[in-house]
Amino acid sequence: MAEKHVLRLGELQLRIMQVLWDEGPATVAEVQERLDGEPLAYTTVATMLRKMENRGLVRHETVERRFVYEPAVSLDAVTRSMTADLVDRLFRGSMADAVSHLLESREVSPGELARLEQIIQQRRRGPSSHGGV
Amino acid sequence: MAEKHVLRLGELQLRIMQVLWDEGPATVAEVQERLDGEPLAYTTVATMLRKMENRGLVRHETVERRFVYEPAVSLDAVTRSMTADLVDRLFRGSMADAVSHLLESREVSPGELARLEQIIQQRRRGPSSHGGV
DNA sequence: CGGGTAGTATTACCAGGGTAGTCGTCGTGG
DNA sequence: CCACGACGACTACCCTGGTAATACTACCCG
Repeated sequence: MAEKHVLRLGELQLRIMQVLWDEGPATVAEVQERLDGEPLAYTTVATMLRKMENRGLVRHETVERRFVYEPAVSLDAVTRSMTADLVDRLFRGSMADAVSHLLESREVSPGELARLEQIIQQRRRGPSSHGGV
Repeated sequence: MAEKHVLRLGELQLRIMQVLWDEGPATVAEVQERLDGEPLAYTTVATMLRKMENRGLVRHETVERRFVYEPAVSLDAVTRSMTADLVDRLFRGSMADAVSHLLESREVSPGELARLEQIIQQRRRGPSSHGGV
């Protein structure tokens, strides 16, 4: 395995993945109705899911004639991949640059700032506490 | 102004923008040779630049029969737009989530951690020091 | 048994990124 | 003066995301 190419999901694809991650396996109809925003045609969702299955993002099994889709990639993997990609592409890999830009360009509540400090403290103390996949 | 749609640049587009941001106005040939990685055909770069001009990402002026391109959008605008987009899409707008994920998923040097703390301290003290657009 | 219905498969189309060949043009060197 | 080379314009493809209509199929109900 070890897909070297970045998991770069489109808008709709990500929204669909989020439905599946949040709410577990779902049929096409369920995904369709759980998508917020402008309702999409049933076939649109079905087509997208099939395309996503080809790319290995989801998989399905048939239950009583219906396809029940579930994620084939984890939220974490996608999140990692997409953020890493952005940091690489935009900040040439510099996490610090990325974070500082983030802090500069958006309002951050004091509560969030405190939380971030806490996270950093943690990192400083136990830098090796993340097990690989 | 006020392009409401996100500035979402493709791979090559971003690399081209980076050349222009880093090294200033350049002709097609210059952009081509300053792009790192697999060399691209001259016409590929030229075509891309023309497409980018249509999208308003760059502009050109003719100097001695050659097109000299320069950025029409700032590094900052693009960076903001792309990061904001990612934070919205992936972390539902939660900066803290984004940053903490970043910290968890990548190695960060102690130096960078220190720098981040510093940035956070700054934010805490002077929270209102960014002029809006 | 036949038809409606629910669900999938097929097909189509558009936009945009990416890649590049070919064509036209213009200025310059021999 | 003319051919060649540099350079932009035009055109053409391919791929993927997104959107959806249409075609097919199998089940269930009357």
